[in-house]
Amino acid sequence: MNVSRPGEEKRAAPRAANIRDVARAAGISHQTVSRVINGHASVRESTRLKVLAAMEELQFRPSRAARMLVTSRSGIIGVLVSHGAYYGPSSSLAAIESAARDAGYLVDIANVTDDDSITKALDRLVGHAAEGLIIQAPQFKTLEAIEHLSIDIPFVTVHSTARLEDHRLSVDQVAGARLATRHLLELGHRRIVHVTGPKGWVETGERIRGFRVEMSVWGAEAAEPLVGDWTAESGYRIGKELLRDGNFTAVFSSNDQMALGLIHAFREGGLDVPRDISVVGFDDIPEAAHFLPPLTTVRQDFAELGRRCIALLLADLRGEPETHHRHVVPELVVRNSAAAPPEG
Amino acid sequence: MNVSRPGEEKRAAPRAANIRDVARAAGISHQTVSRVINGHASVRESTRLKVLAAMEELQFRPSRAARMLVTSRSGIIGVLVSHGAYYGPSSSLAAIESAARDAGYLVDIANVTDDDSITKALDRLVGHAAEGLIIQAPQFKTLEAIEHLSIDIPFVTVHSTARLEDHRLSVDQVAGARLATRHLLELGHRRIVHVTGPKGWVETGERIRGFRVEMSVWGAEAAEPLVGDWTAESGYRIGKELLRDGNFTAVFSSNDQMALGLIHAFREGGLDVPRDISVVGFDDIPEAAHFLPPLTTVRQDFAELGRRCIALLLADLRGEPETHHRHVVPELVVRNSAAAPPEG
DNA sequence: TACCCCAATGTGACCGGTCACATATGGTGC
DNA sequence: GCACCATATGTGACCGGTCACATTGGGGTA
Repeated sequence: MNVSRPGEEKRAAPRAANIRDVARAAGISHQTVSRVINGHASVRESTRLKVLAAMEELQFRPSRAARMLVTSRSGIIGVLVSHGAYYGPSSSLAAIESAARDAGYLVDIANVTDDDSITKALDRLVGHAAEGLIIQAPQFKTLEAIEHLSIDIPFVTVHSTARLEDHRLSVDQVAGARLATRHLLELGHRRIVHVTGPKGWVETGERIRGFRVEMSVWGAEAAEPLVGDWTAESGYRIGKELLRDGNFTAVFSSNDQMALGLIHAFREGGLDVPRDISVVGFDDIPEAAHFLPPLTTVRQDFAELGRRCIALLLADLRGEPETHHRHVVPELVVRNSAAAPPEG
Repeated sequence: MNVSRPGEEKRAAPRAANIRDVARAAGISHQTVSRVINGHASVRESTRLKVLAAMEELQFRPSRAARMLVTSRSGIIGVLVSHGAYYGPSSSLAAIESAARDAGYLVDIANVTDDDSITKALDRLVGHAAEGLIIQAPQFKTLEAIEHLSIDIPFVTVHSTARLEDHRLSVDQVAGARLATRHLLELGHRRIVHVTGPKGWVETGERIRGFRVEMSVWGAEAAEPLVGDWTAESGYRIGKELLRDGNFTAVFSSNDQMALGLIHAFREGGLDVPRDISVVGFDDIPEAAHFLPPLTTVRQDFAELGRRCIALLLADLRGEPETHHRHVVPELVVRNSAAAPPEG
């Protein structure tokens, strides 16, 4: 309880200095102090120095709240993230945070866990008066939620999809998936299994598409993909199933973690990777180079993606014409988990 | 450029409704609206409903800025994170974010990359008027920066260290390291190498201490630890060196990623894990169960740690007595990367 | 010298909430 | 019937910046 006893010294929290205090100390008007803060041109150098000295003296810190109130700009960029603990999203997030901060913005993160919380999370971001939004929750549900919300806030989504054309920015997932698939095809594989992420994810769909397109270009038959949930555990489970009734020589996994689980299962089943089965992953997490065997995979530059998100959003906020590239191109990293298929 | 052409329709941004607008619509005073917003008791139910209806009607959203200004409370909790892309920190972060949000706070994250930016990052958090701070950058430099700053803001650090006693919360790193070491000792190993994280990190020191204590309890000699940088790559490099001139039967690695690199190096050198060399990791990242072999490691509950951080900080902010446990206890997870040492 | 203009600075209102305090209303005890 | 009090509501100041506009002084030009 916060009841102050009668007679107790009223420790009047020594109210932090405001611009009028600074003005008084510098012997000029509060408006000129404001001009100094904002780097306005028409302030005499001598005046500026006086003000700066006064600010230092009084330990002046401008109040974000007051500025926000009058300018009705919050200086906040909201970021909607799902699965923030994963390598990819959190890498992008770090880059976003850093770039936004350099531009003077504060990053407000809303983690989406279960599907129902998307609207709630968006609502909170809007409630915090975010000036712009970055949507990094690549499920279709999220996209729908955005469309329904009919926000009038600028936003950027990290997706590749036909919808929301104006706002998107993406790694070209289709191209990445084709790269991985082509690598296996070039090695001589024809019976290739694709292990995907969960149904609702944008990447899942894009990578399936890339896989199918490349397979058909080579005249190979693309079997129905197997659905995982991005975790190594799900890769392991699927690997076990494949051992039981699979007819294939290679697997293209939609991320590196599942690839790890797959390899685990194959080894346990007495099969060698890449001698008996080839595996290609996606993402190139830092650990991938040290899997056994080191994983051939597709690298996505998550940090670059994050930086471009902010660049695009800031351009929008400032009303600048945007000259930014909207596609980050993934790249095949060849290591030792894929080889020519066994004879016969 | 934002020059509006003369004669252009001045699209007077239809200023969002404020409490006075709501008051007018509901036929009462603005103060009563404020009371409704804050759930004040003495508002007649019928009045409350009228106000609620008016708020709905006008799509009223209270202005954070205005409230902040007058209450001089920002509703912001600052989090200082280093290496936010790693599994541990980002897991904690997600938990922190979620818990803080539930309590109505906004989480402001400052990523620390290079060492010099610590003060700058702290400064920015303070500049954003954060009410409380969570320090999740477990290097000694950070601790020093905090001490020097002599902040008057409540804060919690995720460290185990003798300093800053009042503010800390931690996983008991010493206990965890002892668990790992004891496991190897019980299997019969005596020549155990400890691979640590970089020098400046709090965890590094604590785990070295745990390692040494347990070794000495068993009368085994603890060699000088080898220093990595948390990455699988550094583990791999150290593994190569160990192969050249090591005299040991087991390795206790200060995290799972380095353990992965070590195993990679050992395998490449023709040694089997765990037959020839045993390896124990630390953290239990989700992938650890699918390493080859599945990694025996020490689990830290990062999410729990994050939640407790917020609980502790909020208690402090509210001036409540804190009844929270300050230690999260780690746990040994036995898998297949450690076995009895080879004969001889 | 009169005039204008621009650079440099000052004045007061305003943003949208909350706070302290004032006021109206109805119920209770004597 | 009156003092008293709790409940319900209203009034105006205030937080700390920025905005639009007013004011001052000095240099250049006719």
